[in-house]
Amino acid sequence: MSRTNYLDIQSEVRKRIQTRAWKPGEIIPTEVELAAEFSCARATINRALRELAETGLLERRRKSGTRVSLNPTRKATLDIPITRLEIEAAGQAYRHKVLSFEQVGAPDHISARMNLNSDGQVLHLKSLHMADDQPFLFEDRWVNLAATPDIVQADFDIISANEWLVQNAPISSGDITFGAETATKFDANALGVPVGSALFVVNRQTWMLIEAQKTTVTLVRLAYAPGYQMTTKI
Amino acid sequence: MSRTNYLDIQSEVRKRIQTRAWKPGEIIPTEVELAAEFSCARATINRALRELAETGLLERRRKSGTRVSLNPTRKATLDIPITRLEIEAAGQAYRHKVLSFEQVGAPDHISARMNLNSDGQVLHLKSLHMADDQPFLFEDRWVNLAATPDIVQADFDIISANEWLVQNAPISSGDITFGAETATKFDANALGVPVGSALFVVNRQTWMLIEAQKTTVTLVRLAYAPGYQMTTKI
DNA sequence: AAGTGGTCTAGACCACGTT
DNA sequence: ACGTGGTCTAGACCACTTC
Repeated sequence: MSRTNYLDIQSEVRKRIQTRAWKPGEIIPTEVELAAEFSCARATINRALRELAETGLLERRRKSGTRVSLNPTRKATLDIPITRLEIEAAGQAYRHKVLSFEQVGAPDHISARMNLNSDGQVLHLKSLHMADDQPFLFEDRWVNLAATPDIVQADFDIISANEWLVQNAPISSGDITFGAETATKFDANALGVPVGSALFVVNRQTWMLIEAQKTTVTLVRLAYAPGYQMTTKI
Repeated sequence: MSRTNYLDIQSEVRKRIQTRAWKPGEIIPTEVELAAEFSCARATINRALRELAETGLLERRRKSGTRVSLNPTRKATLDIPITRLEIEAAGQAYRHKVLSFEQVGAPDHISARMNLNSDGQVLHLKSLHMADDQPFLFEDRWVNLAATPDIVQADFDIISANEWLVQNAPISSGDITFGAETATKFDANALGVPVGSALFVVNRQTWMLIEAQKTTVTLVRLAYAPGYQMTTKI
């Protein structure tokens, strides 16, 4: 291996595991030993192995060394695109329609989940995203006005709430949950499908740090039209 | 910042983006400039920025530099654990039951998807995974015997097919698809739920490189009992 | 106490894309 | 042609874990 680099080393490591030269559960040589074998710097080995460990294939501990995972928990990376871009990437025309829009005091079950003060004001927004004028996604969103007061000036007929938030409140962290639900009357009506259809549903909650406080920015439920699938590679 | 490291730098970069000191779409300083500002090596800046780019927050191009993503496609990392470990991690007792098991010539729709020869032999295996004796997951799997001939010796009453494959055919790459489907008669019967229930369904196809050929190892459909959710953080 | 990975440094050359 | 990120090197010190 004359022109070594960390990708070549990763391939070689994968190959050794696949051919069972290195078996699940076994310790593999140390970084120093591998650097000698591949005639490269330890930093190069480190990067190769560190990334493989991030995908779950290897497990590394100081002092004990690096071993092949016995039960590799595969790490799959999902892209969570902006709906408009997802639709446009499929060559379809994007349109969205605001179904309802109101500023209210947060109802209890929402204010509890968003961890708001009792008088917390929120925007409650329901909208429908369409691809080639077919319903694609029904969105039910709550936005914490204390976190992003500027959002009242946004024109949601032009830019979707998600897109506004992505551009104006970046770097939030959050939870995402994926599941299947049967379409409620509201879902069915918005998406134009029978009540009881199986819908792919994503629930997302995002936070920002405001004065070192983890503050909920938005809570959203996304119900996709039947047939929607998310795809990834491992 | 006396004790700089790449995590501190990442925090600082996130902070500058969040406070809009660096705005979406803008070019940020070069690695050399940031290394001077933080009094650290360029390699440290490189690692900090490279990882932020991997999460979708920054976009980097040679010559043009690094800019804050305008429409950050969020990258979420999903853990795909072995079902047994997932159930045991929830404090429940894992059990699984083989519902059917046969070695057959692959039917056309399967051999096409698996890209098999016309006489390709496959294992067709249906099994039910249970948590505390409640149906948890109904698995319908096809295994390419040409890729993993040893699997015929596995005792699936003891080890699940997935677990056997993970330990004996590691490093496969694959596609994963997530969606919602209504329960078929088979699903409903296996999981003990009404026909038409909304099920979270995962389809997975995995390959191995065999003599430089991308060979399908297994094709599996996983139908989870109603209520199942996948969760991740971003 | 000692071994292993985790990170950093200062410098170098290269690959890619823009100009 | 040239500026930027991508990667590598050789060496160093440190943090964590096991012995």
